[in-house]
Amino acid sequence: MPKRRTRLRIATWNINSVRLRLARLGDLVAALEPDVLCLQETKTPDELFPREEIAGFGFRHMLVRGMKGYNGVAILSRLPLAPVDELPDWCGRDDCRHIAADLDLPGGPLRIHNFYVPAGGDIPDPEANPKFRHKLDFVSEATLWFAAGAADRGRTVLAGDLNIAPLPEDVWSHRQLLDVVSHTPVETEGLLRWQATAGGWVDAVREIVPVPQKLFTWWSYRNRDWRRSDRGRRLDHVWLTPDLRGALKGAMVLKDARDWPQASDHVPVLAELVV
DNA sequence: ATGGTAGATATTCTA
Repeated sequence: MPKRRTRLRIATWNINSVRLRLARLGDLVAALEPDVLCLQETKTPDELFPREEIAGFGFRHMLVRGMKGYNGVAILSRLPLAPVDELPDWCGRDDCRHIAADLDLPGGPLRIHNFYVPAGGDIPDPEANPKFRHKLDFVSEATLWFAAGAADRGRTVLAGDLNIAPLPEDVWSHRQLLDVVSHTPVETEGLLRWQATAGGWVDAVREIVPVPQKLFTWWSYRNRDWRRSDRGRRLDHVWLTPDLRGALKGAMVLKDARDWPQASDHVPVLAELVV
């Protein structure tokens, strides 16, 4: 008897304040019907996380790791979640940039990592800018952790705001962004080294929307007309361990979310698996 | 070359 197969829609979204943008979660559910949603920049201490309202959207299971004012990650789910304990304290900061959970599915357990990589400030020089140093160190530590076997169990999804656009087609102008934080060679090479761990993570969205198509998930608040200027970057990612490559059935970027009332500067990204 | 916007917080930081 073959085991029953499950359709699983996994989304990631940098919500930029879960309390301010709570109503937009309802829009996201209506548009994408995710079973699991990874949030970044919740900017909310755990005791103030709007659990009841989120349960009202159908996510009865949630894991949160937040702090006052900055950062913060959460995994919301329609299916029961088991927390993954003993995650690394990245760069020794305890700053709420990573959370992980296990889903118990008919085909076996599936692990989900949700990351919020430091943005890195404005100056792409680790000597002059401690925030850029922190970003590079964070990516290096994550690379070492996965290279040491953290995802060797397989059936693992890594989602989040990685704050790096790795490919030339992931930014509006490769040439003009080569010295802009998020697309400098030291960052893109670092992210691709991270992606090469765990047997080679599958970039789910690029499987479905391959290069040379341009694809962005973030547009700055500082552009007068974001859609017309279209100066975007692909900072938000969903990666799969290679054993899930055949399970990938679809993926998309919800670009229209950038026009929602009081929009986040990031839009949701979805991957659909049959596992 | 510059400054543009947004959110949380508190008179500035982070993105």
